[in-house]
Amino acid sequence: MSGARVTMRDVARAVGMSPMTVSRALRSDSSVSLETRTRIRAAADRLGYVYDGTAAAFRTRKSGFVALTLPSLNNANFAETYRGLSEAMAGSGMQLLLGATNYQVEKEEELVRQLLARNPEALVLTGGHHTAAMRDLVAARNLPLVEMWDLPEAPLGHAVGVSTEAAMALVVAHLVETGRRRFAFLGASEGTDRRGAARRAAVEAAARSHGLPQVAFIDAGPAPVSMRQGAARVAEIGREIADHDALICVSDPVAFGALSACARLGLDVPGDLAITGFGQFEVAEVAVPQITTVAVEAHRIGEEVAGLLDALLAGEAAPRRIEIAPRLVPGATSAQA
Amino acid sequence: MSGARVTMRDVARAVGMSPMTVSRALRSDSSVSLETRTRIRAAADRLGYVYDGTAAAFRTRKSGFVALTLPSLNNANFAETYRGLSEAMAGSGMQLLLGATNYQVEKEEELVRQLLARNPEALVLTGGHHTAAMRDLVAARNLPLVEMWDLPEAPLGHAVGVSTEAAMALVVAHLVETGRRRFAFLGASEGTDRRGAARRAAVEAAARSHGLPQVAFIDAGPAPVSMRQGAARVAEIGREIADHDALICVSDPVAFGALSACARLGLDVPGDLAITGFGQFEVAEVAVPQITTVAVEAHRIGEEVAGLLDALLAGEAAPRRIEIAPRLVPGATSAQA
DNA sequence: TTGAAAGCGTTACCAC
DNA sequence: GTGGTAACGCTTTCAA
Repeated sequence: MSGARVTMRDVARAVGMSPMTVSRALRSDSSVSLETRTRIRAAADRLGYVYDGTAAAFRTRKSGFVALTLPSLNNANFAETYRGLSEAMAGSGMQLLLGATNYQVEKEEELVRQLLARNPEALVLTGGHHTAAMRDLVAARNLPLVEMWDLPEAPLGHAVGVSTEAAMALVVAHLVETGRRRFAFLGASEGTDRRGAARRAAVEAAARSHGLPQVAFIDAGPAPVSMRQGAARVAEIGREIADHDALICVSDPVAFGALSACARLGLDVPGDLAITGFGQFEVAEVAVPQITTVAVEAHRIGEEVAGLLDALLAGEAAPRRIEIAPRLVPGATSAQA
Repeated sequence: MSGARVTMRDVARAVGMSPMTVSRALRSDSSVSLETRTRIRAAADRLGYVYDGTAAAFRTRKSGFVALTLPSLNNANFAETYRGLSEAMAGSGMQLLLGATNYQVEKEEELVRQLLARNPEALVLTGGHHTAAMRDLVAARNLPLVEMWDLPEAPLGHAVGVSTEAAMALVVAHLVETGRRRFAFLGASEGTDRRGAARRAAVEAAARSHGLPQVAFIDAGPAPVSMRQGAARVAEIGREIADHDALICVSDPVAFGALSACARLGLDVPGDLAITGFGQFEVAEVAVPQITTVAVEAHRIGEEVAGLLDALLAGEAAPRRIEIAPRLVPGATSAQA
């Protein structure tokens, strides 16, 4: 192996043509005669030429990257959205550049800065809440931008997501139909989880519209909250948790934690207390009793984002807002009281 | 906002210095006076400057990428390893380029091909089983290579992982101590899950060494198998599942599925049947009864890989094999019979 | 401690 | 069909 790398210039010299023609030939540009193309190809192979994608990305300012931030990988829904997105983008020649924010907007800002350094051709963010600096950063780039999962009031660009109001209204209506009135919401501490706070606000609004009493808030600690926190908080409260007749949990894992704690307390679910979750995680279906939840087509969110990106990268610009309808999945944890 | 991007040249003009000094300042080169550095940093922020990694990669011929494959994102352990790795690499200036194989070696090969086009400076693979073409691919590149989670007999490069034999020996010994003898292993169909097959083989070997009868194999269907498959398979078998006295599951989610199915069948766990899982997933701790499992320090695997990469990128070459010790976490599903 | 010059390998844009 | 020229934004190198 000689040290110096083989470039288009070397191939050009070998065939007595210009680098420009080599560039065209290797990209199968039909304006180069077929004979020249085959000769160039042969020479390239003979010399062991390897195309330099970095140089091309530098020159064309097209990286072939789509940057993506997710709050966490360890979440069946986000993981499924990632899968949907990457599957749908497989044929496009684009690659996903992923970063995890750990549910922190400051971390998101830092991450976006790093991701932008790779010149992505589009940016996909989870959620609709960001730091001001991050908004400036992406505004300056004028990149195709998609926010997903949430449906922000004023999206930065395009949006694909679920209406939190619609989703929680389904839950509240269902609980009212099955005879509950005294609701509590179990979620992360105030100010640590925007998505959770939005769900809580939506529950409160729905409860008001049904003429129900004030919904109690049960603080499961700083986000992210999951099974462990849900279980611990309910265990701490003890049997008094059944002073409420419905416990609306911010997510299925939290609901499962609450359900387990109830089992340990000897409380009957749904007899003493109804429990609901959010997100149709596998644990909701497999738990005994099966947990009432709201299904969100996570995979489809990814697919829709991919379709949108396709259009955006092809030059389309009209802002779009794609709403994914949530669906109630009634389980045994909220069976008729 | 105008489309023209802000470069080091613009920052330099703003502070009345040369682009070269800006370059040095932004890399925290100590040869630039602290005062100049802070002034330059401030100007960069003010102008919304974003570093162009593509240009730097082009110039230095170093991509700043570490390529990484994971079987799936929707797995608490792999997600945690990713976190450990990315946190530990945060200061290094390297970026992770992630791909998911969906537990298929063919998909892994395709993915690695795509990842290599980005000229990563190192490659991290999950597992020790790969296609021949993939092995050739990486051998030709002569890249620093780390296989993690498994500890292959003949690693392609370096390895950081857990001894499956050691892990499953803990489980078997524990079940023997608590009085069980008639074991069954619940996992994915033959040939669809290497890691699972290795666990099963290790269970069989450990059982033999304890002089136990043959371990029955219960097929939960093609990989990946999780809660749903575990529950469905046990439900299908029905109360006869208790002809065994211990059900060793390939993972905690599968074990949780089995546990739920037992609850529905009216079987007492651990009275009629002991159940164990693998991986210390959150569900194992929160389930009622708590599921006996094996803890693997997933986060630490990521950290160790990061440390190894550091050394490798600094030029170290001696093949290394880092073994992470598994730990038994006894739960109520295998309490004394 | 700072700066000037020279490229890295490719492709856009014009010529011919 | 083909070629010449000029960048893209950064860092290496050498000089001050």
